[in-house]
Amino acid sequence: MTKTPPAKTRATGRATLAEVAARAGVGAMTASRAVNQPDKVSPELRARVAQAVAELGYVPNRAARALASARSKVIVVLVPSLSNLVFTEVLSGIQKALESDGYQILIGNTRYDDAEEEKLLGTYLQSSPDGILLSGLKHSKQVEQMLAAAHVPVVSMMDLAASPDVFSVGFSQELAGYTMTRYLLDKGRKRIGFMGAQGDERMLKRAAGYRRAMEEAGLYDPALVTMVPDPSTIALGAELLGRMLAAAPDTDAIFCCNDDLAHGAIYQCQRRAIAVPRQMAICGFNDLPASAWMNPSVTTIATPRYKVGFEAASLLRKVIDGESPPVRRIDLGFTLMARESA
Amino acid sequence: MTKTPPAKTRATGRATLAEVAARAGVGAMTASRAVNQPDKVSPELRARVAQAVAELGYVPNRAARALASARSKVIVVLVPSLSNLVFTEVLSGIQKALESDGYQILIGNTRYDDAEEEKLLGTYLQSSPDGILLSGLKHSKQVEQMLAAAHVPVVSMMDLAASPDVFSVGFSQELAGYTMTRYLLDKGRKRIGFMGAQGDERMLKRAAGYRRAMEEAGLYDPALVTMVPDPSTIALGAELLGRMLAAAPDTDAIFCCNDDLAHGAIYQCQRRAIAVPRQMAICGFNDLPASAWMNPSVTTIATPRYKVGFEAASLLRKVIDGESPPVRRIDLGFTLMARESA
DNA sequence: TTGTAAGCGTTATCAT
DNA sequence: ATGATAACGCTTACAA
Repeated sequence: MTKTPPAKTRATGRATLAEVAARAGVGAMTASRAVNQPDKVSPELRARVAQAVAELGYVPNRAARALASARSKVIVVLVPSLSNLVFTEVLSGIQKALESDGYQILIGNTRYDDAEEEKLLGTYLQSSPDGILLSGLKHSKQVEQMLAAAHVPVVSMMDLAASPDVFSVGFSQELAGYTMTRYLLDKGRKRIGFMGAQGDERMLKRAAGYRRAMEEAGLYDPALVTMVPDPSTIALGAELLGRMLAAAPDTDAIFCCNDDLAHGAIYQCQRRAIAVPRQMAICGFNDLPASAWMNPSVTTIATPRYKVGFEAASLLRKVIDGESPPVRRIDLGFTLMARESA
Repeated sequence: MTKTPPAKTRATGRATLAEVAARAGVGAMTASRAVNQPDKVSPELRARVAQAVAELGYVPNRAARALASARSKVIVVLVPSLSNLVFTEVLSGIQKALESDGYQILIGNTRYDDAEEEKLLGTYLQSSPDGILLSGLKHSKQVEQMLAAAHVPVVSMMDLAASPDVFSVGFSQELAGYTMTRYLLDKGRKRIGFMGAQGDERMLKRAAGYRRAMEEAGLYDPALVTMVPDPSTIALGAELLGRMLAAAPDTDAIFCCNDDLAHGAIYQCQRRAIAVPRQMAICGFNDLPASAWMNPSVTTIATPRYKVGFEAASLLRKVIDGESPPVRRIDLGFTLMARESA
């Protein structure tokens, strides 16, 4: 009683290029060219091959192609989250930039975790990617080593590299944090709190921008800063508002490191009958769709994430194709959206 | 002046299994086994191979493995959207179920578009997936054909198949729509509107459930139904509220086919000073995080999407492994979350 | 423009 | 338990 049926050497069962070639009465190479570089084959043979392909339902085998050509046409993309619209929009931009060239995108969700990133990279490196897109600039030693050993072009997204040798596409997270804080200061707020979560690189840089602005104004006070490592959610924003007020009851504004936190903080203010923005100005970061629609609408920083993805992928493609792009660091900027909440 | 440097036959530059074997002083097959089935190799040789692997920084070549073994260890997942938390959570469940077995997940975003789905499937089939996870039950003829020709196990997610032969994991969208409408009826609402967008399969089934409940109550009225093909967003919800009231000013409740629409409708009510739920009850579908936190909080249907992903992937794995699961259709149910908005 | 031969890195198969 | 050999399906390199 055998479990596996004694199929001989049926392999994949799919038609192969050799079979297509045989059916079309041409050599294997001609069939290959007819499929991949139609211009290099005479119209007549091209048609014959096309017909054989159709009749046999031929589907190219990527593994074989990759093995023979040493080009996988695979791009690995590592993002810290998929539940965050920010990164799904980055992905959209990447897809758009790459869709025309037969690239296959391998998406890895690192969950803001270094160990996970290492694991994913290790796995994905087995697919011999032609290029890699990373979120952020800071990575573990392990990851840096793997990247160096892999000899694969890498472009970093969302932030700007300090070194001009590194490929990076994004905007200055620090400057964005500074800008938002200045806005609040210019509105006359004094006791401006910073609410951060997730403890990731970008949040820390926004916090650094906040601190710089506050120190310049002579108003920096550690009691105003609430940072936790938990994933940022609406629920957490609601909770942190409570902690914030407990630590510094005279807080008159809060810069939330992202919109989820800001939404939660605002909902919580509503429940506690704290008027926003009169008693408490609240602003966020990223400009999620809800921010424009909530009541009150939310002041926030709009970030060009679709474009980040698109430009990063475009840049990567150039590097893969052997071009030496003159600009290795692309600043896409950001926009402060002044609305009702602050 | 050649563009490509005249590198001889450098291929990938990566260490190969043969090199590992040579360094360890064993045959290629032993090295292969030491890597993949350590138990089948003597401890001594296993250690020697392990050391060689470490020294050479050996990374297995998936393409070669797939080609030689006729098993790609690739699972294709097609979802209609990535910007919708529903599907990213489905993905999380899938990842969780598959992470331990070296599977690689190829994610395709069909954007609720048949042509896009065909294109993606065609591309991904080139990777010889061992299995496929699809969203929904309804697919174009093209897609059905490709699937049939590919001879690859398929599991459908999010809805329940009519035929017991089809593998499906989810819950009854129709029943969920019916249940929510009954809830509104039981609350005494008479002029209950249905607001739908995206024109996809699941929305239509929820609408069917709505209609069944309304007809049973003798209250069905086409004027109460607003359906548009546009992607559902908060902004659209706000707009559709206006259309709804224009078409049927006496509407006293709205069943929105998803939470985004519901949120938009509620925000718009707030702007128009329409009291929710007193003048207008509004409910959604999916239970996004904001629904529990908004003011008013939103009555909605909580759906087990993480579990759908997990169970679907688990089922698929069983099928791939040649088991014949007794249950081909798994109903994970749903939960009505009664909150403030309706 | 077309075809031939060789090999990409790995594993299945069958010996030993 | 270990290893030699032959594929896997395709493309590169070179000839014709």
